[in-house]
Amino acid sequence: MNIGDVSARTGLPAKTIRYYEDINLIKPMRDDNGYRRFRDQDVHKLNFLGRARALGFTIEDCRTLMALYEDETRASADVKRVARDHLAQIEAKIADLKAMRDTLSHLVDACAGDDRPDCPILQDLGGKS
Amino acid sequence: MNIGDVSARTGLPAKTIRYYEDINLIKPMRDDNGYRRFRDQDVHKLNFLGRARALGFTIEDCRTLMALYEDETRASADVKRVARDHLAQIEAKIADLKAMRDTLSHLVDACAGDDRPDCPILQDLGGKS
DNA sequence: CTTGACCTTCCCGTCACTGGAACCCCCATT
DNA sequence: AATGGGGGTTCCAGTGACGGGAAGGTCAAG
Repeated sequence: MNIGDVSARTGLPAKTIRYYEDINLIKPMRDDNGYRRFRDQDVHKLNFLGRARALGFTIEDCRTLMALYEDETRASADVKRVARDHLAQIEAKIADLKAMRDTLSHLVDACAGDDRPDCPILQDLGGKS
Repeated sequence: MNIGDVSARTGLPAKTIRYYEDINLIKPMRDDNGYRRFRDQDVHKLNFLGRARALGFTIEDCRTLMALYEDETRASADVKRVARDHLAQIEAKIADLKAMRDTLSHLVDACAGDDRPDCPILQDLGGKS
């Protein structure tokens, strides 16, 4: 399979697939003409990577998870730790965003949104005292 | 005031303050020795920027909001639109993260986390069929 | 006079790609 | 045989919002 087919199958842009090869996440073969030739195992890896990225794992996490995936002697505790740490980051991020949202939605609600200049949003940003 | 004092007062790193000058968000004076000299109005702007950034506004949004802040003839509707759009982005981001969190927390709960290799997290990432 | 804290500019690195240029390859049509 | 178009390739630059660190100038204190 050429990169275009793989892109269609995995949903990953060709650019992304080349990038993943660049950083040694995958190692596709090469045809005589220099084209990348992907085997089923490469496609499988790319699907794995796509799903892990969709769950927000960093590339380095993906590298770790892939290594564990391919290591038959892994301990599930190692996988769980990576996932739990990432989950904690996501929870923290959600909390940050919720705090922003709460403040912002109060301000937006308080703003008349007409053609007059008075604006509680700017008052708040300006120090509101 | 020199940059160090301003950094202490605003809580912004000196690097960030220099960066904001670089991209023309602030225009501090210069002393004869080349040091930046900050007036109260600069500090006020930096506090404004710090608060806007803390609410997650992009630098370009901050530039827009600053311009509106300084425009006495602004319409609050313009401010409100910027804030409402940003709020929508935050809501979207929260929704994305919640979806990740839900999937991930299920997987983490399902994983034994012991020294055996069986792991529902990797099964899911690998296509789980 | 020297030390050390502060300031300056400049350049590279972050993260995970994306866009674009310049070029090669293969198949089909004229 | 030439041409056109749709693949593919590499390499370089840019994204956002800074942070790290080098190399060097400035200033007050001891």
